[in-house]
Amino acid sequence: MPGQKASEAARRMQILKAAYELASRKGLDALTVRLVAKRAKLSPGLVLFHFGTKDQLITALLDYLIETTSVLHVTEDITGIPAPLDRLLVLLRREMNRMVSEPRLIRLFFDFWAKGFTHALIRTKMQAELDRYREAFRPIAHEVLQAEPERFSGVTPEGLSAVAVSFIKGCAVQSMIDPENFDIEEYLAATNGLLGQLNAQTA
Amino acid sequence: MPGQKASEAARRMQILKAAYELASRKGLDALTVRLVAKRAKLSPGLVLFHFGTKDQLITALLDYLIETTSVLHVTEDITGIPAPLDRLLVLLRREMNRMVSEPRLIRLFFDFWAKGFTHALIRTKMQAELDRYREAFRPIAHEVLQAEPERFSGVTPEGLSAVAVSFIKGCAVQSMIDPENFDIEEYLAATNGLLGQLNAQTA
DNA sequence: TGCACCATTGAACCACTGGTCAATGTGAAG
DNA sequence: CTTCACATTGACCAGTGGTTCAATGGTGCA
Repeated sequence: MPGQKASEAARRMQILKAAYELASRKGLDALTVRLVAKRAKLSPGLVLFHFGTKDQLITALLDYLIETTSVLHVTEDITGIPAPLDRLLVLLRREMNRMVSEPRLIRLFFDFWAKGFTHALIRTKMQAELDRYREAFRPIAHEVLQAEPERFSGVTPEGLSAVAVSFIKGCAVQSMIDPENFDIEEYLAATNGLLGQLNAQTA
Repeated sequence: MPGQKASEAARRMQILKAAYELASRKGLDALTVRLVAKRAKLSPGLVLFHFGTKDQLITALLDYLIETTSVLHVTEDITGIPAPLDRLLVLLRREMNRMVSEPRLIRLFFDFWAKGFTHALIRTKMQAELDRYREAFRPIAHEVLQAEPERFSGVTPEGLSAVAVSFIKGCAVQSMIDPENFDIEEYLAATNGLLGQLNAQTA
């Protein structure tokens, strides 16, 4: 029975949510127009009516993910920490916790990365997202370098933030592949060692 | 014209190579029995005759990748380096170079990781591979900890090697997504800073 | 109230995929 | 040379997925 009209935006969101549920659980490959429609309790035709094509649906899903996911939140409790190196470490810890606490989200990003290899538009969007993420680290990296210039001679803020991002992405990979053996505390202990002795920090 | 017989092993290898060519370029999703057959200049039926099912072909491809790819080669020129921390850094550099020089291979591993999320057997194999890789780092990590016990207090060899692996995987992600902006030298400079001042090393 | 627009439906279309299998020719053994 | 096991072929089948579209009936406006 055709009916049950809804606003454009609401319908799109309803479909996107269904797509997210599916993709984050079963992977991007398992995403079919029919399954999305079923999950959203709509007809398959309607999904394409609103998104045009499956490919555009996937692109829209990525956009949705990127805006939804708070990219990197540097809150006051972090900016309040006196020592720059401490700040960086606390931030690292928080981001690692986020990775582990939202495995499905990370998993989906993973799929998008892989798809980006062959899909130009997705690749562009992922690169932009990565740039933003790295950029968010730069101020803190800059402060770290200023605090200990002799230690990090020749290191640029860009380089240091890139390494931080790299480390976090690596943790994401590790935690996804081997969740049981992934121990954040051990990671942070080792990181502490790498970054030098620091005061004990909580949360 | 049915003919052109070949030995079991040779045929399997011929098919696997074709599968690798395809998968590493176009992704695992793009791998179809027909395409593999076409690339290997064989009939589709023969592919399944030798591998039973597409899934087994993919599994065999992963096995092939894992044995082929020299997991982690700690050569003499590395064991000859006196300072343990230097050794670790040189090893990191080599592995990062490997990541960047074989993007297609890394890309394929990436696909397998993603697939492992839903495919139990693949996940198991990937975990085992990851364990081996991490294990290869452990001796050096152990030496590093022995050399500077006070600096890495509370850090286990397992933890340190896990972090090293994590870092490399992170670099792999970064280099895959954004190859142009990926600068190994800058990375290593920052890593140097993180690990403390070290003598300049080459290669 | 009636009308016209359009969101909505679901069946149908078509391309393609994994898998099966009877037919076929090749190479080696006797 | 004959024979026979079997690697090899390609047509075929059933299933699936993206996409199209004629039909339908709410919904808001006149």
